[in-house]
Amino acid sequence: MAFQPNYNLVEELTWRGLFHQMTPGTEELLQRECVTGYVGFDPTADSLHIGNLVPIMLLTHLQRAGHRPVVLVGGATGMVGDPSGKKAERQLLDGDTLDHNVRCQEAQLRRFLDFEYGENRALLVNNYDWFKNMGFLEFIRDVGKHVTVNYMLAKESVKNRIETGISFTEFTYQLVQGYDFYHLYSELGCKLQMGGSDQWGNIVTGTELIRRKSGSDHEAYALTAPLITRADGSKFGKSEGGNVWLDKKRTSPYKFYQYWLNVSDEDAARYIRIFTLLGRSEIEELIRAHEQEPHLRNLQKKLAEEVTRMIHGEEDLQTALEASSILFGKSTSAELRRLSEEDFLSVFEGVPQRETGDVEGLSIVEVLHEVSGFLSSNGEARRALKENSISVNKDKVDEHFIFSGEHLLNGRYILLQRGKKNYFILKVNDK
RNA sequence: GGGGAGAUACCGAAGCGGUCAAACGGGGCAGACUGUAAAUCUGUUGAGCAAUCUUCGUAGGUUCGAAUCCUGCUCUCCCCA
Repeated sequence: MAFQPNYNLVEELTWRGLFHQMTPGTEELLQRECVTGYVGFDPTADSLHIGNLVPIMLLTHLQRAGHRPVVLVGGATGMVGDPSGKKAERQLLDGDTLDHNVRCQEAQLRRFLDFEYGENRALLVNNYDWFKNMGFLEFIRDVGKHVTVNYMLAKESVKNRIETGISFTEFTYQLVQGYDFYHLYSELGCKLQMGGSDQWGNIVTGTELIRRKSGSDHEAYALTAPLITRADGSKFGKSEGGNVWLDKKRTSPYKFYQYWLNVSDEDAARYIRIFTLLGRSEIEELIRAHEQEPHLRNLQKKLAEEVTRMIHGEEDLQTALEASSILFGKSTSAELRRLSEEDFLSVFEGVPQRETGDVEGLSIVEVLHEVSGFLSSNGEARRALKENSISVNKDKVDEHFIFSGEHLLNGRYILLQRGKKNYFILKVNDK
């Protein structure tokens, strides 16, 4: 029985804004047979961040279309360092860190695809497994011989570094990644590698290597997604606090939700196609509704909701929603006081906290700086008070405010706030 | 090797013996407006309640007094060879 994809992957990726370029024949291949395709992840940190969501979505769509996704974690490539997009040589990570990062990323990646059922269930591999026993001589004979230095030098990632310098290690990177593709091609029949557009050069080295090592009737394909941008030109995936991570220990579900909720109208319309699996007509309807009533920000809400649910699950989403409504709704001191200790803590999870002794009789200035460390000097505390930007338990306060027992929530917490978005919790211990 | 210019707060950039905690712009933070947006407007942006203290590459010196003058050192840039 002939293979029939569930849908045309290239068309799907194109309308979603996930398609940048591909090698000739890729679309035909995907329409013709069940294709095994892979994406590699670099273990530079012990958590993925939302920038990695793009290649993850590529794999998700690949699987949904009926093809077989392979997730590759770069235990070996991580030891080398990809020069793509880097202005300078990278710091090598030590083995233990790398190992830890690989494990953590594996756990995260396993959640996005179906590894259990069906002909096209996903597979997770680590390139360290096939590189750990390969010797240097073997590598330069079996791999290096097939690629000319001239070819390697022509890559953007290398060219950009010729002036400033590039180590032999990073120069070799493309061969290591290229060999991955060859290995997966021979072992698993993997014919497609996908990735961000910055990976094009590395991927094509792989397709070349396959052609040269296996013969011209052996074809391998490449498909890349565009670089995700933000309408205002700043870098996607960064917030004030740095990267937006998938690990909730690094970026709380609340902050994660907030990141998406705060994207601009223009970005929301693009991101909802890229980062959610909502259907085309539903998305078009949402965008149309949003254009009618942009102030409701239903597009951002839907986007934030969908992505947060996908990454953190329903329960954490609900907490994030609740936290958002308390923090940004017209909530008052009275409402705060109605929260149980448990709810209070979950709403404010991720908000900086400090424990302290009794605060009875202390002035607001002392508490803002010396006691809590929330603001960096007494002068700054006074200034903020003068700006009318400080609230205690959601009530604006002035410079003469003095704490007493009645300001404790649940008998032990004080919620400090500067402006709209900066919170701090003081946990008062019994004396 | 020769000649010149420079190093100022988060960044850029004025200041060139006292009135300089240091103009101005950007950025940050806050307030108003708003859609937890953008744009705009306003305030603020070393510490201290204050007296005052610490800050202008670095180490010394001159002076009643230095970011401002002198000397050594470090670094950066430009021109000539």
